[in-house]
Parts: sequence; structure tokens; C-alpha cells
Amino acid sequence: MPELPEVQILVNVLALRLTGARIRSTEVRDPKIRLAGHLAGQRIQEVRRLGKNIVVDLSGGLHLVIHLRMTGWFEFEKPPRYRVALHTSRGTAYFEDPRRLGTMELVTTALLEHRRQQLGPDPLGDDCDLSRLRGTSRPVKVALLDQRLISGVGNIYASESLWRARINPRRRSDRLRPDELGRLRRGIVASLRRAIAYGPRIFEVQGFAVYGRQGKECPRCGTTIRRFVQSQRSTYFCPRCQR
DNA sequence: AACGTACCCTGCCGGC
DNA sequence: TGCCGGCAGGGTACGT
Repeated sequence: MPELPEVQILVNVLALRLTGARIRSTEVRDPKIRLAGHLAGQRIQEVRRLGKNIVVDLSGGLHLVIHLRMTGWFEFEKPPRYRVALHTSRGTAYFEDPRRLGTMELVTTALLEHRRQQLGPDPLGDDCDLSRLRGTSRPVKVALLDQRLISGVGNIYASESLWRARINPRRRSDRLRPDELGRLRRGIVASLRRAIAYGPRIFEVQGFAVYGRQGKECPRCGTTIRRFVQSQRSTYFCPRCQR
């Protein structure tokens, strides 16, 4: 389920449970995942988020980088199926991922830095900089999903943010006016912060204004919400609020 | 360089 | 009940 808010929520839990723990062993049950190197004995110094990635800093100088993709998650109770188990001095974390699209790898600091440079600014960072959106002619909804332009926004919060900003998802990204970019910035920050505050329960009723709500009423004006496809992904919007 | 499409995997849901 | 297509909140590898 992971976009920035869900990753952040999970990172907070992982940090609470694993910071300072020593890895006893790793149990890799899925051959698609290869953890070259020896994690045993290393101490977990920090767990943090980088875009939608989870980064676990290890005492040996390497970093465990996890991307949840569509269905990845960590559990602390042993699930029926899991891809990797991290056995530590503070308990076991199970990497669960039914679709097996997620990734877990061990990288050097140099490689991690290289990856970080590929990512656009973090919307919850100091300034939430959207300037890179002016560099593409693609529709703004599609541009928001490009992690090089802004990192962390995914398909749900792209639609939600544009609804808050009252911007049509088909608008050319490079033709947004400064005032529209300002509204979009506030829309992104608000929808992400709200999702983090809600926690996982946001996926239950009343969580979203437009996402997944085609045929229902816009909470702001009552107009019927519409769905269409952009770049193979569903986009939801209110045709009246978002001209 | 920048854009679109196919593809990676599995599970779930609605319709027949 | 069983099968089948469509869909899913991710990103990449290609082609143009």
C-alpha cells in the first residue's frame, strides 16, 4: 500500500523497534532477493525514509535499502508467507510481499548517494520545491508520479493533491501558473500530512476525496467524480472543481 | 532528452 | 461453484 505516508508510518515503527538492535541472522525465503554479504553481527544505527525507499543504516557502513513497491510490508508477528526475516536482538521483522515486486538490497554509501541524487525533492522536506514540474510538458498528474521531479507522491496522493489544489490532472505541467503551483504545493503537503496523521485507517471509508470514488459525489461541490486513465494508471477528479 | 508502452508478479473482485 | 478478464497504491526496460 505504499506511498510516502505509508512508508513513513512503517519507517516510524521500524525505527522504534529496531534502532540499536544487532542482526543475528537473515532468512531469505525468496530467491529473487539476494543479500550478498554478511549482515549478522551488524548493528542497526538508523531507519529512515528516502522517497518511497526504506533505508536501514548498518554499523559496517553498508545500507539495507527496501522498496515496498505495491504490496510490500513489514510484520513483527510471523505471517504465513514472507520473503525475508531479519532476526535481531530486539525481535524479528518479516518482509511480506505477496506480489513479490518489492526489492531489498545491500548497497554502499556511494551507491545510495547516487540513488539519492536521482530523486526529486521530498515534499515534506524544508521547502517542498515543485520547480522541476516546470521542466516537462507531460500532464501534471503524470509528472507528479515521476520520482525524479518530486519524490514520494504516488497514484493516490497525486489525484488527492490535485483535487485540493483545484487543478485539472490533464493540464500541462510546464504551463501551471505560479499561483497554481503554490496551491499544488499546499495540496500535496496537506494530503500527505493528513494521511500520516490518519494512519493505515485512511484506506477505510471517508479516507479520500476523489481516489477510488468515481460515480460518487465530490465532497466540495457534489458533482459526480470521474475516473480516466493516464499512463496506464487511474486518475480521479472532479470535473467542476478541477477545470 | 523525453515520451509512451510492455512488463514484472500475485491476489482479489465482479460477471458470466 | 469455477473460470476469466480487469484491476491494483510500484518502478524499469525498451521502443520511438
